[in-house]
Amino acid sequence: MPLEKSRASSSTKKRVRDAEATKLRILEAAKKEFARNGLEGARVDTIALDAKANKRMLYHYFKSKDGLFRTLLEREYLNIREEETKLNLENLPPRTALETLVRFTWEYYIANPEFITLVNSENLCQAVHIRNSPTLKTISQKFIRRIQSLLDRGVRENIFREGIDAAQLNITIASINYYYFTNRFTGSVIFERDFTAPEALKERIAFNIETICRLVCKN
Amino acid sequence: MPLEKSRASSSTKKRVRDAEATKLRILEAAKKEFARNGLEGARVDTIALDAKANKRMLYHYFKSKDGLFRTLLEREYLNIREEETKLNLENLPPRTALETLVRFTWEYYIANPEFITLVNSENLCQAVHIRNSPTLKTISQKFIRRIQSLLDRGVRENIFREGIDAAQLNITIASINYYYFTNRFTGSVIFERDFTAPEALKERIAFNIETICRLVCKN
DNA sequence: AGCATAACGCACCGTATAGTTACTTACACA
DNA sequence: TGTGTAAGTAACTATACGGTGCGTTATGCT
Repeated sequence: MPLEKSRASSSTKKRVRDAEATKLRILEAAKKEFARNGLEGARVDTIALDAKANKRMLYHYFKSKDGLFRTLLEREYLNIREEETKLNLENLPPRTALETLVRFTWEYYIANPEFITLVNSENLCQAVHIRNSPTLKTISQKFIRRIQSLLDRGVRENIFREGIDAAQLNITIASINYYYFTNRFTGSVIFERDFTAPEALKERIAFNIETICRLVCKN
Repeated sequence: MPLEKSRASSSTKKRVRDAEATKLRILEAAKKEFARNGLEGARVDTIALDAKANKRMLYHYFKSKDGLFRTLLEREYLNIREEETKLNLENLPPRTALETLVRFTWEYYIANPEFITLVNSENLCQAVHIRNSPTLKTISQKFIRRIQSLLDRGVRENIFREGIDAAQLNITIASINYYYFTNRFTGSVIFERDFTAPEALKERIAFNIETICRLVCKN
């Protein structure tokens, strides 16, 4: 036996053909690697290895490193919006809905730390990958409309201030949560505190909810 | 004349030796290149070429690509803090001082777009370059103390709410300004508007000032 | 003028990297 | 059961990259 033929000889390893599973493993590995090292810093060999897939498969399914990144990023955007719709904001009292949205954003970033880094990478290259994605545009429009109708409802019930723009509010909610995580390393140096300590996290989310409520609510 | 000896033969080109000038040219070129392509994406050859310096000089003055990045980043942090002290916040009425600080942050990011991208790169690599910088720690402490004393003064004059943490406030001011710029490319896709249009800029800075004033001021 | 030193430049190196070529193997369906 | 097609693999390539060895030249000082 001069050359081991991977599957053939050895033991229990029943490698089955499963295109979808392989694609998924590659995407998961890509998420880790792109998030850790950025678009330029990520290595396709590392992704293939970590996915227990061959590099050729990566190119077969995703055409190129950028193609892989594009697919991944679109998936991630779909995922966050899908999770957000599950909140059922339209069935909550306006103020509760607003707080729920802020807290969701915060917790999503904690549970999906890769998301932030992927978005940063996409902005470094001026959004070339998603710029012409109709899917992304569609889900984004729906998202903004949901927030706008929440704002309208709050105004009707005399709880929210008038004239607040849904886009501006969204940008602000994202920013105060996003920035804290993406800049936690330089932040920890500048502010001499551990940004990820449980106490620090509790304090920050409370501060953020207060910021948004003071911005949006009457009184 | 078989081989042109750079200076010797040709015309007006009086290349003088000036270490400081060369260092500065390299740093300026590095700022552009690192900001455009990130730490991994930046090419030392490009930097040397753009600086009209030899790559050998780059390594002579800064030891390595990372050494160059470290020096550059520390300079940039020093610069923003230096500019900020010129605002003389301590001589302004509290509310004016607060607004001035928010507007300064905004305008600094507009005038120095590279700063944001450099900081993003530093966070991608978990702040390895500045983690142990005593200079940065010193200027940061002074900075936070300035903001804390502004908050204290505002409370004494019964204009600001009590109990606001200077660090949290700083993070929030930075975030609502920083995020808008760093995410302007994906933002333009998602919100279907040009983030850098003059009208959009005006609207955003007004929104940000309102956000901070509502957070900090009484009423 | 003579000289030590710092500024500068060319040409090169080893390696890591995205992407490819040419092949083998499993599986759905006739 | 035979076969076309898609899934999977290993070995390879061209090149671009960070970094360096070594020699040259300007400048300030005596």
